[in-house]
Amino acid sequence: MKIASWNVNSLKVRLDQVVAWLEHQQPAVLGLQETKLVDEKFPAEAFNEVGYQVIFSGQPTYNGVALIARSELADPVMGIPGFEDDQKRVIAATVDGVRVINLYVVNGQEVGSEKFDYKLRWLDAVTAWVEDELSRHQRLVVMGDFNIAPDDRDVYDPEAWHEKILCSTPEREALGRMLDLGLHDSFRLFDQPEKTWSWWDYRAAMFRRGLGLRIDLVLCSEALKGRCSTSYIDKEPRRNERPSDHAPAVAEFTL
DNA sequence: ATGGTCGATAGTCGA
Repeated sequence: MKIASWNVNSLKVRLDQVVAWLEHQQPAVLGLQETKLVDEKFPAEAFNEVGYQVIFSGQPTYNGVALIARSELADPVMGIPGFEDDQKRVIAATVDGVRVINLYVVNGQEVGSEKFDYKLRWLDAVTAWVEDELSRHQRLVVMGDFNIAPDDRDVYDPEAWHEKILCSTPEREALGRMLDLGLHDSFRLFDQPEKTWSWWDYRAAMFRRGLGLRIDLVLCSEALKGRCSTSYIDKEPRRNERPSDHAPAVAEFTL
């Protein structure tokens, strides 16, 4: 079972790329972030035509998440239950017995800002809900654009990014509290090439220069850990014309 | 050099 996460930075612009990637990679589930589409404009038909079902939760201009799957998307949840939030950042469903939670984590802009405080509150709320979901689902994946580089191996220049947004201790500790529920960063279950990134800033030709961060993650529960056969970043779509600034994070499980 | 570039949207904001 191949499961992938991709921040597409506008599904309107990236639709053809996403459909082409689906047809080529044939994942069981793909979670999208930053669709930037209201639900009325979600291109469900384009996915149905290539054999995928969809659920989505969008808003004008910002944020927006979706789950795309070959099989039924059962028991869907949009948003964090009990956490009042206008921003559409969370969507979950059960696919072939695996609970899949897709997150677009708050960016936070700058350490110490109001948006940073919101990021930490949001992470605490989502972690409490993931704990609840774990009590009901042994086989669980939490994936998405986490907007957190787990450690310095995931940063092209750790000194320049020291205690900066995406890398600060409070953010990493918040991610750590989620991992402490019994989740594993699937990427680190395997030997990996050094300097593997999932996001390269559009500015300053960062992709061409090989400078990025790994902030897109697929976490898996204890019951899935031993069934995870591979985990990687598919850098290819970042080479496309008019690419997203993120590449898909992919994990495969033997079920 | 606190910039650089995208996307949504129509002067900026968010990333």
